[in-house]
Amino acid sequence: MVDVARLAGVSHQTVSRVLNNHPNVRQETARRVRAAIAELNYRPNRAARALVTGRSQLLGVVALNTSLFGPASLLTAFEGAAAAAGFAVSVGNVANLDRASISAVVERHLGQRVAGIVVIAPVASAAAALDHLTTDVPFVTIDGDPERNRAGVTVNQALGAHLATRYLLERGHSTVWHVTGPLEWFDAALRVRGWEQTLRDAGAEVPPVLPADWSAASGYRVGQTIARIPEVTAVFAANDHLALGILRALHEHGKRVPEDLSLVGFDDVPEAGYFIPPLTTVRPDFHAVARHALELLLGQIEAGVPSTAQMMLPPTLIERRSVAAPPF
Amino acid sequence: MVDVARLAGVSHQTVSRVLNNHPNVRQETARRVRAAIAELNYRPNRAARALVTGRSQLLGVVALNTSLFGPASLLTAFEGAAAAAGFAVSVGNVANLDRASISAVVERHLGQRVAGIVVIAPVASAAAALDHLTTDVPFVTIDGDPERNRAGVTVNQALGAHLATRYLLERGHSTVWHVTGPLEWFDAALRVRGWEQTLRDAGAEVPPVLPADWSAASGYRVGQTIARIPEVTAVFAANDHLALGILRALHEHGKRVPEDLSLVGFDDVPEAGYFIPPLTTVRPDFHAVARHALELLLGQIEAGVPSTAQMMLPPTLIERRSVAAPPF
DNA sequence: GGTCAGATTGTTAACGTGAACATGCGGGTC
DNA sequence: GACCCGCATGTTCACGTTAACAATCTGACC
Repeated sequence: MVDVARLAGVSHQTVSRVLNNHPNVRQETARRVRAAIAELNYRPNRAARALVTGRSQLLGVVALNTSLFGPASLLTAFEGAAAAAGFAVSVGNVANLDRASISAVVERHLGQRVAGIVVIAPVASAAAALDHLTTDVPFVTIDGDPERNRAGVTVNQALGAHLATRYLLERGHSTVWHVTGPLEWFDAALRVRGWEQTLRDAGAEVPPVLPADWSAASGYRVGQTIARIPEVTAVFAANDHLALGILRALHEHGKRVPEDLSLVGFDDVPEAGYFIPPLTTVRPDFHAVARHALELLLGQIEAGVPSTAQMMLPPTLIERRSVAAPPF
Repeated sequence: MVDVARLAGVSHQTVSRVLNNHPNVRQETARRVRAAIAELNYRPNRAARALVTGRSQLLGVVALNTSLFGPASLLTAFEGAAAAAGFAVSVGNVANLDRASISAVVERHLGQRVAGIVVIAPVASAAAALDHLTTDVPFVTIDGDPERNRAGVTVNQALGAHLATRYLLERGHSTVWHVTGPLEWFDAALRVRGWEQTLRDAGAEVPPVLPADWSAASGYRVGQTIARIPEVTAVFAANDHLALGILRALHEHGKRVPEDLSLVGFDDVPEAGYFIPPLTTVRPDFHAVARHALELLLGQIEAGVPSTAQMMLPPTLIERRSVAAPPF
């Protein structure tokens, strides 16, 4: 910076002012400074800036499994939004659900002096880890605990489940079975709740839930059970990969979708339209979630006070060909 | 740090020494310092450390589309390895292939004073953008241009394509058709090369390539063409999502896999085993790639000199049920 | 006991930046 | 003409850490 100042014939402080768009710099001076910056290929040192201002242009993300479709999409969308706002994003992936590993990642971010933290770890243990965090760094959760009074953006999971379930009931199915994700995930638990509530409101019988994890493999296992229960005519799977596994199990058992059995998924992965048959599913707006999460976070950073603003985004039902009226 | 020093009754420098595991600190002193650190909940300021040492504990990643399966897996694996080595990872996602946006992301990382950069952007324009980079920051490419003499780790794409093609030929198919990814991706181009070479070596006819992007949607489109060409008995798709789209198109046209037509994919996405039928595919070892990329990068950082070490990792063929002998 | 090597600790300076305050200059007001 | 105000710029300092060097202490050896 001093070199730039010398070349432009000004003091380093004037260079700093130009860089930060201070109002009181003569246009001609600013031009000279900019020319010097370009000539020397100078780049301000963020570390020094962070040191003196006490705030970095770095945002930390804590995510549970960034190779899953949902977290990966959220992460990508968030990074894009943050970059547009001039922030870099540091990721911290967690393999396990336990509080210790989540705390460790948060600590790492804190050490980097991030300006704010987003937690994409929709499980109770993550929420608990955050409770025990004594820090003044702003943070926001994505798909966090809706019961906790904390700033966050969530997809309205219950609404999504409601949409799927109602859609199936309206097609004439007497009830809808549900294959769940891991229930320690809020996503999974809330989908169960929305599904169950919709059935009750409609006066339909509530069949036992069929537990699984998020994988196609577990969907396949559960699908083999489903294929053996004659009364099942409609299934709502907690995500699209589960639905894929179910689809194959049914196929192997000679059950046709949608003729013998209707199926709805959740997430709308890019491939869902190319399953056999194309999958009717519920689409959350990951981009909107990420964008709002960033806004909430930047709001807290600028205001300097924690907020408890909550935002809940409605997903939409995507109709394809995996649903029909029940067989006789 | 000064507070910690006061509480422990030492100078701030001794605290620094304890933090950096300097050898010459009395055990008793170190214990007192650590106690003080714990009591005050002190966390060293990375920005200050980066400022004085000139090197951060931050690694930058430039990736092309982190919501695609390959890049997302690579990113996650890399982050895990980096975290284990005490490095944080800052992601920079690029939407477009043009040099300007890639340079912009690299510049962002440089501004953050990253200690090194990994580029997961397996396209020519990314490689070109890096050529024009005048910087002394170490960097490593993943799946970069194999012709450029630059430090990097790649999957042996040609070998993977060879494995898939040979496997099909050995089953008795007279030739193998190939659905490609976007050819500006090295991955795609190299798979084409490996496929073509294998056919030539076997004296088989080389059919025209069927171009697509990486998506199931484009696989579906190409699949509709394939279904109309009677002579096709074996297809090698450049990735699993393409294969999924092809599978559905064939299904709609009443072509059975593998009875009428055999299909092999690439990537081994977690769902590939649950396609209808389960997909035979080629699996790259993303974890190994990421681990080696990190090693290469840390090697350069420690040595202080750029390296041009190249590493190429062999993928493996995963046999499932989408391949059979050709029909009569 | 004196000397020296090595271990342990302390002191000072520097990293590059922005904040706070100081300076100088031009122009308007009384 | 004296005064004041606002703009443009410069000077000095502090941020929290590590490096370099200085100081002190310990113990072994002659």
